[in-house]
Amino acid sequence: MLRLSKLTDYAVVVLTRLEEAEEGGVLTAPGLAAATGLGEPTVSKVLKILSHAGLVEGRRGALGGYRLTRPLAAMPLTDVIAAIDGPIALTACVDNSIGVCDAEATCPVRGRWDPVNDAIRRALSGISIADLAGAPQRAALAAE
Amino acid sequence: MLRLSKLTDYAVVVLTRLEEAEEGGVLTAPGLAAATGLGEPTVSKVLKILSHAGLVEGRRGALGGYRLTRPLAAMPLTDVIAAIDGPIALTACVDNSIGVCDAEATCPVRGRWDPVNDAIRRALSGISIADLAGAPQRAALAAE
DNA sequence: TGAAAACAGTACCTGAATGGTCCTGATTGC
DNA sequence: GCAATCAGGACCATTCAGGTACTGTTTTCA
Repeated sequence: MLRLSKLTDYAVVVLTRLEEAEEGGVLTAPGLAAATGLGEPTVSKVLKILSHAGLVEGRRGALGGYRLTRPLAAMPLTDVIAAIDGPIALTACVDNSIGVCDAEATCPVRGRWDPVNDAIRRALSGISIADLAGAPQRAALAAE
Repeated sequence: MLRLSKLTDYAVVVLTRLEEAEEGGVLTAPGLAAATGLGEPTVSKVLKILSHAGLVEGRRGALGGYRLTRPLAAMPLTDVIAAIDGPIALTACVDNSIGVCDAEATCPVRGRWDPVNDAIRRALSGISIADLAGAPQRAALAAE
């Protein structure tokens, strides 16, 4: 099913909420949890990961919270996926994983998933988070 | 990590072996297992799935075995992925899964993964199994 | 100066899905 | 009639993602 982790989905939701309330202020993790309907610990986890990746900025203290480091339009989807799910690769058979596959010697497609991974990366790099959240009504937007 | 199931990987391997030995004859599941280095039950499972999807043809009986229904060059990767992993969709938030998400009411990206899924499908539909197995030495083939 | 608020980091537990195996039945050829 | 092979389904174990909790650090305010 080519599944993407739920955390990535949550990340997009949270980022969208952050963008909406981005009027110079910050939003707290509990506040974002309430706004999105997600669990507070989960939202906190997502925000921590995004903060680590530099997509959001966390400010500690009593008046702390999170805010975006860039507008969503300048935030490609690949950045979020890479932050949550790690490097974008369809299978474990990528360049840096030698010895994992037990059929390595006889496998005829060793390293051949690279063009697929590249195609996926290229397809995703053209989509920003703003494209996902921007216009729920404008149905046909990513078809060129 | 955008993981694809191992079965799909195995399927590509098995299909490649089938193509190699496709000189009018058929290959048995144990034979393919020996040729690929994979376990016999696993290979058999993959072949059954592929047969169900119409990508290979199984012939019962003493001289039975499997053979390709189409050349690998005419077999898009999406067909294999769809056969093994089901419909190609990145997340559970697709059109036919209403009610699964508990934050449905407040989720700002509901249904917005569609352009992403479409981009993925388009990227994968241009790649055939032959492209994966065809030329392990010709490194730059999918980069235009 | 102390308390409260909020992020930062880590560890742990649970549940589901994948991966792999096995068994039984149906079909075909010798 | 027997052997070989696919077909179909059920079953179990392992792994990993999802979710939670706890503790520490930093900042603000009374």
